[in-house]
Amino acid sequence: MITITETLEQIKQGCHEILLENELRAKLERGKPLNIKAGFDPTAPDLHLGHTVLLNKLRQFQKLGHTIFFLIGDFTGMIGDPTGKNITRKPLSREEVLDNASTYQKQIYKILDPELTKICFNADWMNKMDATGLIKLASQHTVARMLERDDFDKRYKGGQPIAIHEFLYPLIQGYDSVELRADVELGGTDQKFNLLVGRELQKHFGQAPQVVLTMPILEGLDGVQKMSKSLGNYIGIEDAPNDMFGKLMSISDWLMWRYIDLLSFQSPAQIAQWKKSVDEGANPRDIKIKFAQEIVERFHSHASAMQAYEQFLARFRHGEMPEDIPEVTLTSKNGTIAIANLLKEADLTPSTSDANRMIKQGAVKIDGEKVSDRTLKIPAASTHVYQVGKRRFARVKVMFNG
RNA sequence: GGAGGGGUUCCCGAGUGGUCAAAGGGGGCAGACUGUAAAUCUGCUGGCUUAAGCCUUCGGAGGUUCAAAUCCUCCCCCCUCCA
Repeated sequence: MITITETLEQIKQGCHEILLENELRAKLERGKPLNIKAGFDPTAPDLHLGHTVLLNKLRQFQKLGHTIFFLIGDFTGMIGDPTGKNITRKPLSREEVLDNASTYQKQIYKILDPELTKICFNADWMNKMDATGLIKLASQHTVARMLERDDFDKRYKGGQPIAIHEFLYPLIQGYDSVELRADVELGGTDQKFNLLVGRELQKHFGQAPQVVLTMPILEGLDGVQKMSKSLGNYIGIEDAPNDMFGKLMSISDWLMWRYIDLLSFQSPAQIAQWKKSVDEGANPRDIKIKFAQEIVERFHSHASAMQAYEQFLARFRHGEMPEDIPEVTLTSKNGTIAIANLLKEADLTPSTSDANRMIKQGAVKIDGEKVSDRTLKIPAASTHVYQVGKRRFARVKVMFNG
């Protein structure tokens, strides 16, 4: 039997902040399962590694015997959380929200235990709240307090628009905690304000305030902005093994440590050992490979992690072609097709202008032979492997068809 | 309700009649190099066209002009201050 102190240490591992730690201790000392809440915005149904930082912490709570309330903010999704945005978001339609939410559910069980997870939707209670209820809720908070929130403050001072309804988002999120009688709410560090509103509202409703636990935000592949689908800098947990491996290998040597700290299940001692070995001259690439394999294995299998590694070696160290080249069949009316048009038709470049640029830069190869003539015409009844850059391939068959 | 400022290419942001497909930066892509799709350096970055040229783009719709992102009219949206 582990002690409360040990449990607390486990929980603290990897957290950014716990408010308030002694309240959490007191709750744990009651010895009963706690209601752990985490809210998810249904606008991004493809879960990525950034989400898993939080999900892993939820999993840890499950292992400690607590109940997870996985709240899908389908009602708040129609508002669009302004956090981290400097512009007003477009509201989602009811259909989009529900559609996204169901996609979400399918993915979380890769990490969470379905038995110990309660999925809920805040539309369940928010749709029942009438205008009077909403006004009462709104009266619990002041404009000045709202403007304390960092992004509201920035937008307000920076002359950016803030729509009134955006103020409702933190209020409703906070009210969700009241409905769920949450003991603890988890969120990214950017959620701190919203999580604290939950505490205030719970007090107003005569409940003990929830403990706020914030997790660090994982940067995306660029290493600067947070990982998000809309920025395209993400690694989805449903990405194919090769993609996942390749994307992990593409992060910078510096960013790699951040990813390892937040995502790896290796012991802190092991990670420290890795850092030491790199400081002593080891190639960070080799650590990156180990880490990439760990992650691919977690979401796929040991076999596919090994395979992804081998393919990566073959392709980028030895310059070989990938195994699974997409096949494309094109037709030509006059018996030939210009190279630029072929590349565009085969989806290797977005436009013929771009295709011409690629040729000029020496990025285009046919069966491994560099193409330098932009006026080249490909005859019908031929099949070749076309390549643009190091990563885009297609086996294109040109058919004659008058 | 009144006064002023502003909406530019993927993003930020210059540009006040032609030299503007539109500076600069970011991002992205490519090439070289390498230790990897790291780092670094260089180039490219609206579309169509077998590169002469053509077409579309500067909130929207009209107009002036040989010529408009730049001038005029109306409209939409945002911000600030006053009430």
